Amino acid sequence: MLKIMQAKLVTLSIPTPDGVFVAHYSDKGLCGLEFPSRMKKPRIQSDTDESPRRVRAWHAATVKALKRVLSGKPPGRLPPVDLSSGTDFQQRVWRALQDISRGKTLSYGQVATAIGNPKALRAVGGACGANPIPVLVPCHRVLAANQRLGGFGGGLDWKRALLTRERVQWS
DNA sequence: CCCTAGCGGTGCT
DNA sequence: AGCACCGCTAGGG
Repeated sequence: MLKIMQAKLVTLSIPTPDGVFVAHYSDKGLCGLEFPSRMKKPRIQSDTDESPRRVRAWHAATVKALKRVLSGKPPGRLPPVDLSSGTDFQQRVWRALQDISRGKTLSYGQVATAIGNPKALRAVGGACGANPIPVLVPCHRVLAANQRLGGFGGGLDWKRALLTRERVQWS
């Protein structure tokens, strides 16, 4: 019998000019990123000794990549990304999102077509909303048809800000 | 602008 | 199994 064991997560904070993001790491890599929140802070193992050297290396890459994207630049090198929390469908969507480069956008329908399931365009919206690693897995680059903004789980202000910094226009 | 029908994945009962 | 969500879209007032 295969037991599902929740691998221990390491949680580290990322101070930026936009606020303090929070990153989660599994044993496979970066598995979550949270937007800054004014609510109570999660428990952070901020101390360097606490986290394995490997995680610290991943985190350094995350911090760098995040700051670059927040300033409208390409992310550069990413840490390993662990998307295994998602269903097969979600993972296919999230992987497709990773191929949208800075300054480019796709519609929900185009993402659906890209993963070979063109009629699942509505479900693509759901998968984007469930993206565990916003910003670095760039779900903000998915717009509604006819270049309209569409939605954003992290709040539309964030979507507008990220797109603006990438010089993307919408209608 | 509004409405409506059709659509697929997900999570709840 | 059923059912109600949805970050959707195309078509028609």
